[in-house]
Amino acid sequence: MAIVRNSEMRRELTVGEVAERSGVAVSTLHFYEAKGLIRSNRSRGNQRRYPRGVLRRVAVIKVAQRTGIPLAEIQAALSVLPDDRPLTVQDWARLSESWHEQLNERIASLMALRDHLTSCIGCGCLSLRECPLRNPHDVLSMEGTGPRLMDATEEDGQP
Amino acid sequence: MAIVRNSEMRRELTVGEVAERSGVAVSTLHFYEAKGLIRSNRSRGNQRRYPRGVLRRVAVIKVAQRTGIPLAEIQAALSVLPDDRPLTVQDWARLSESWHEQLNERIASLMALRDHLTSCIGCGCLSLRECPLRNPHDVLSMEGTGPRLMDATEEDGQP
DNA sequence: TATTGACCTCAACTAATATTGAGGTTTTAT
DNA sequence: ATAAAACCTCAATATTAGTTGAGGTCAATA
Repeated sequence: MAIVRNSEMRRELTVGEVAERSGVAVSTLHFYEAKGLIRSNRSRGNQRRYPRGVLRRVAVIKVAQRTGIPLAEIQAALSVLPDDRPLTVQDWARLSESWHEQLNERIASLMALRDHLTSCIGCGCLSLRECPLRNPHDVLSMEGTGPRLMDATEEDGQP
Repeated sequence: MAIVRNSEMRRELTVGEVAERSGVAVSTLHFYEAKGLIRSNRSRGNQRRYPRGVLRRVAVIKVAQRTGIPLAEIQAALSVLPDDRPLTVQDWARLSESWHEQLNERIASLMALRDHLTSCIGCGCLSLRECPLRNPHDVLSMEGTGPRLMDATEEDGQP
């Protein structure tokens, strides 16, 4: 019956069920709860009972983590979501948009690094001298000013 | 005089000098040494003295870290470099090539994630159902099978 | 109802990547 | 020669993201 199936579908989930369906360990769910990333209701016997929305929430956490965002930031982002009403398209869209920006920045940064690596494979020097990505102070600054190749007879540009 | 400048240039560096010129803390250099990422000679009084090659080595470590490679892996990669002779173009090129691969993989993975995020911003669902990136088990599997939008009246596809 | 599997809390532990501090020594500059 | 700055070792601490275990309780099934 629809009614039975419906109420079955709406049943709150135990921590084990959430763990299995979301692919994270029970201990991780405890941990996330302690960090304020998810919340639970409790059964009469003090066991956790999760509304199904927690599955999406955990999935979002995992996606955000893959973009390199630390849990504290994810927590902060999730904490602005309304607590009192079901979440809307706009709620999730705002979240994913803000992370999309950060993700793009990370990608751009890694691509710059890669391109630099590429352009320097030929000389093997990783361009420590003029590299904008990697030359914090004056590494190799005592070399001559022109570009130069290195071979087995020199190391760090010291003839 | 050239001879004096030369010997001055070739002087081994103290840990403080390396720290300043490479942009990492003295304690980090100690740490890298303990982890086998760099080595030092010692003065009569047991202080570290570094050949200038350490600057390149540290720079390479930092670049590799930015690509997301853990220190242990960097250590392993560096450990195959010859210890007995100055390093050549080929030595560094081999290193950077192997990391270039990994970097490309990371970039590709993040781009896939970003594109997925993008394609799902419209519906706000992050595509938890069919997402190849994020759907470890059967999250939301009790929903109907067709694509659907969510609005404020539903959460996790539960009407 | 009895038992077994799932759950509870709390504390301790892991691993990576360092930083900080205590207590003592070396080097450099005056 | 001496004082200051830099260095040494070793142990402890910090942070992030969890995992493991002890000791005890709850809930579903035979």
